[in-house]
Amino acid sequence: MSINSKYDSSEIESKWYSHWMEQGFFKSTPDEREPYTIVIPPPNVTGVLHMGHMLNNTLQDVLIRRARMQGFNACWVPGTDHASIATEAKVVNKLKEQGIGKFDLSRDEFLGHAWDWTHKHGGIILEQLKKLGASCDWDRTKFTMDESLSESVYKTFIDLFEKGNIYRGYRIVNWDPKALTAVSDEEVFHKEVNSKLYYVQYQIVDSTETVTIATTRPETIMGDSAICVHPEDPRYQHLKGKKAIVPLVNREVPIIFDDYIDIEFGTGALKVTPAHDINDYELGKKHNLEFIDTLNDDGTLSEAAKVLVGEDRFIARKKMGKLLEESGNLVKIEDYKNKVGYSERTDVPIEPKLSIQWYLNMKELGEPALKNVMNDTIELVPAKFKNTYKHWMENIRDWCISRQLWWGHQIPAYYYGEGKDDFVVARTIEEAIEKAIKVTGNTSLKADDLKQDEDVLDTWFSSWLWPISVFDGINNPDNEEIKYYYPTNTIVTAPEILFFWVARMVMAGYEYQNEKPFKHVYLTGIVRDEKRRKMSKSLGNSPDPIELMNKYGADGVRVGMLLSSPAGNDLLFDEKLCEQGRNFSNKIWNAYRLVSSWETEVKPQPIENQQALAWMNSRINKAVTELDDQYNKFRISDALMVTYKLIWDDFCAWYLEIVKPAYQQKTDPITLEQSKEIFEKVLKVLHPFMPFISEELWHQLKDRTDKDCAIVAEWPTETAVDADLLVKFEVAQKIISEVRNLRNAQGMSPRKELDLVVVGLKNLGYLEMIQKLAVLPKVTFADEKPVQSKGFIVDGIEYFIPLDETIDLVAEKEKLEKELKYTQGFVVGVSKKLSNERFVSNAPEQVVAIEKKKLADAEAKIKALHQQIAELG
RNA sequence: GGGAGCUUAGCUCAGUUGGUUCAGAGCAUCUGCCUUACAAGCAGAGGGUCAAAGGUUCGAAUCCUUUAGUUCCCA
Repeated sequence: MSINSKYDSSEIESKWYSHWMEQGFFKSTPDEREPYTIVIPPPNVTGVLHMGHMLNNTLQDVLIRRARMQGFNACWVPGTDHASIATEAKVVNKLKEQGIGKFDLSRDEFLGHAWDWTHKHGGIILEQLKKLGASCDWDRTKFTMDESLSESVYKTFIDLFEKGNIYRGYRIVNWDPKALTAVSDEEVFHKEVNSKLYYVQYQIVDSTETVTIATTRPETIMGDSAICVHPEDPRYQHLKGKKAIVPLVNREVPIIFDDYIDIEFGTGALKVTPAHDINDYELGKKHNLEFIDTLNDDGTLSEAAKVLVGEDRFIARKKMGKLLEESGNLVKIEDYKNKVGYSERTDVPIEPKLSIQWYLNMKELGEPALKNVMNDTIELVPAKFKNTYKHWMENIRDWCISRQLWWGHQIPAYYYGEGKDDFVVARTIEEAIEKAIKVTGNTSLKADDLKQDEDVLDTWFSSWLWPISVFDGINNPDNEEIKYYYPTNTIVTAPEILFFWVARMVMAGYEYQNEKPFKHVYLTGIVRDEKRRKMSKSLGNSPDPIELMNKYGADGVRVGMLLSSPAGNDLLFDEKLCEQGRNFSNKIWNAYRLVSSWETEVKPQPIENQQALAWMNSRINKAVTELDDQYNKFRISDALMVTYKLIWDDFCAWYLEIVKPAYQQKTDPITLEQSKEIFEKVLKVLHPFMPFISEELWHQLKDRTDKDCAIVAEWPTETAVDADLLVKFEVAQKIISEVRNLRNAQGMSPRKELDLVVVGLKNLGYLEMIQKLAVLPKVTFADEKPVQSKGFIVDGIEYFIPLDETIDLVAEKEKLEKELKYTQGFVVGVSKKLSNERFVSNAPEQVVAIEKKKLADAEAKIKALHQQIAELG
C-alpha cells in the first residue's frame, strides 16, 4: 500500500485553503437565494490569535460552512476593531522605547505612528484565522476606522446629539491614571486586596471632643468636605449642627446625618470626599457639599491637596500615616481586606474622579433592546443569560462615550468659548463655523476660533454599529447589501461582552434599522486551563494556537476545541482533546486507505453487503435528522459527537468490517461503488467540523472538477428512517458482541472459529454478517441445548457455543444463578408496580404496557435460566 | 450585602413537559489482542445510593423547602 498510514495534515491544509480561495467559495454577493450572515466579533488590531479566538471562530466557521452546504448564500464578514486604549498603550510604549513621549509629538504625528503600527500588525490575527480554515469573505474585510465605518460613527454621534440623547455632564468616572483616560464600569474588575484601615480622629470645633473615622484611603483626607453619621446612632446625637476640623489642612467641615451610613462599620462615622468616591459623590450632591479635587490626572496629589503635593497616591498614603501620627490624629491602623477596582487595560487601581465627559442617554435606546430579547425576537443561547441581561438592562446607566485618547474617532464637537456648553456639533469645521455663527451671532468667527474636542469616542461606540456599518447601512440605509444581509443570522461571542457589545448592537439595530441585528446570540464559554484558570498571557498557561495546529492539524484542533464546549459552558482546555481530534483524522484517513485498496472482480454482491448498505444508509439518515436538530438548538458539541460516532462506530467499526473483503480477496463492483457513495455522505456531514480532511478525501474518492468540492456539496436532507431495520440489526450486533465476549472470557483468540447453536428458531436475521464478524463457520438451529456448551440470551432467544474443553460447571452455575437472582428481583419490582392499582389507573396506557412487556420478557428469561441451571445438574 | 446559576461515573458533560430496558456519552482506567485500513488501533469489562435532608406524587436526577459547597453578576 503506497499511502502513508499516518495522516499528514500540513500540505493538505494549505493546498485546499488556496483552492477554496481561488474558486471564490467564500465570496458572497446578493442574489435570489436566502442569505445566512455572520459578522465576526472584530478582534483588536493589537491582538494575536489566542485560544478564545480559536473557539469562537471555529464555531462561526462550522455554522457558516453548514449554511453554505444547505444552499444559503453564506456570508461571513471578517474585520478588526481599532481598540483605542489597548492600541494607544502599545504605540505609547513603543515610542517610549525610542525615547519619545506621546506629548512630544503633535496629534497628527502620533496618529501617523499609530497607523504605521496598525498597518504592520493589524492583519496578523486575520492571517492566523486562515490557518484555522475560517471561510470568511476576505474581500469584505473591514476595520472600524475605515472611511465608511468612521463616517457611520460621526453620523450617528451627530444624529444622537441632535436628538438630544448625547450630553456633557460632570460625573464621577472610573479614571485610569496610567492610561490617563476614563474607562467604563464594564472595563473595571474588582480584586480583593490586603489593605489597612486607618482610624483617624477629627477635632470638633469649639470642643475638646474628637470624632474618629475609619478609612482605607487617608491620602484623600485633604479632599474631605464633611463627616457623616447615621441619624439614629446614639453615639453621635450630640454632634448635630457641630463642625469638625480636617487634620493637616485644618478646614472646618459640617457633620451631616444620613441613613446611608452603616452603623456597624468601623466607628459608624464616615469621612466624605465627594470628588474621590462614588458614594461620597452622591452624598455631596444630596447635602450640597464642597467638591475638592485633590488628585492630578496621573494619580499624584494636586495643589488643592496642600499636603504632599506631587506625591503618587500610594506613596502619599504611606506618608499620611506618619503625618497623622505626628499631628496626633492617628488612633490606630488595622489590617483589612477590601475590594478595589482595577483597570482591565492597564491593571492599575482605578481612581474615582470627578470629570466632565460625554454621555449617551440609555433610556429610550434601551427599551427595545430589553423587550426584543425578553420576547425571544432575539434568542440568547443558552437562554439562561436572559436573566442577567434583564437585570442589567433594567438598571442600565448612561453610557460614558468619551475617552481621553488620540487613537480613535475624535469627537466632532467644536468649542467657541470656555463655557461647558459653548460648543457646536458638526461633521466638518466648515459646518461648525456656520453653526457657531448661528448660535453666537458672531459673524466674524473663523476656523482658528474654534477648537475641536481633544477626546475620542469609546471603541464600542464604533463596534455597536458593526452589523450595520460593515454593509454601509448607516451612510446608505437603502443600499442593496444592507437590505439583503441585514438582519444577520447569528453572532458568536463571549458572555463577558453581552452588555458592552451585544446589548448595544441591539440598541443600534433598532435605532438605525428599526430591526434586530441578529436572530441568535451564541454565547461561548471562556477557555480555561485544566486548573480552571482563565488562559492568559501573563499566566503563560495558554498554548500557542499556531503550534497546536502544526502539531495536531487544524482539523484536529477544531475538533479538540468543540468536543467539550456546550454553549455558555467554560471549556477546560486540554491538549488531549486535540490529540483525540488528530486520532479521529487518522481514523478517517485509514478508512479511506482501506476502501481505496479494494480491487474488484465481477461477481454477485454478497447478501451481508447488501444488508450492511441498507443499514448504513438508515444510520446516516437517522444521524442527519439528529444533526439538524442539534444544529438548530446550537448544540454544536453534541452534533460533533453524533458525527464522530457515525463515522467511527457505525461506518468504520461495523459497515466497513462487514463489507471488507477477506485478505487478498477482491470485492464486487457494486459494493465498492456503494461504499464510496456512503463515504461521500459521511464526508459531507463531517465537513463543517473538519473541512480539510473531508475536502482531501472528497477528491481522493473520485476525479472531480475544480468546482466540485466538499465545501459546496449539498447537505444531506432528512429522509425517513427505517426504525424496524435498525432494531433488528441491533439484535444481530448483540449476538456478535456476546460471542466475542464469550471468547474473551474463555481466554480464546479472537480469531478462533466456533459454532453457534440457536434454540427454538428456524432462521436468523443477518446470519451471514453474524457468521463473518463473530467468526462462526457453522450455525445450526436446534430444539434443545447442546451438551458441553456455554450460552447467552438475546431478546428472549437462547444461543449456545459448544466447547471442546470441559466447562467449569460450578462457576457456570454460579454465574447463571447470579443472573437468575437479579432477574427475579427485577420481576418483583415490576410486579409490585403493576399490582399497584393507583399506578395502573393513573399512569398513561403506554407506560403500563411497557411495564407489562418488561415483566413478560423477564419471566421468559427466568424460565430459560431455570432450564439451563437444571441441565447443568 | 442583593441577585442568578451550578453540584449526575476518576475527568468533562448530556439527561427535553416527572413514566420506554433497574441513570447516558466522550475521555481516562482495567483485561485480552501487533487479527495486513488504522497500536494515533481492535475486542471486551468495571465504575454513579444523580451534593445532603425533608416534602409533593402511584412514580422524582427531573417539582417544592431547607442546608452545605461552588461560580458569576451587581453593590
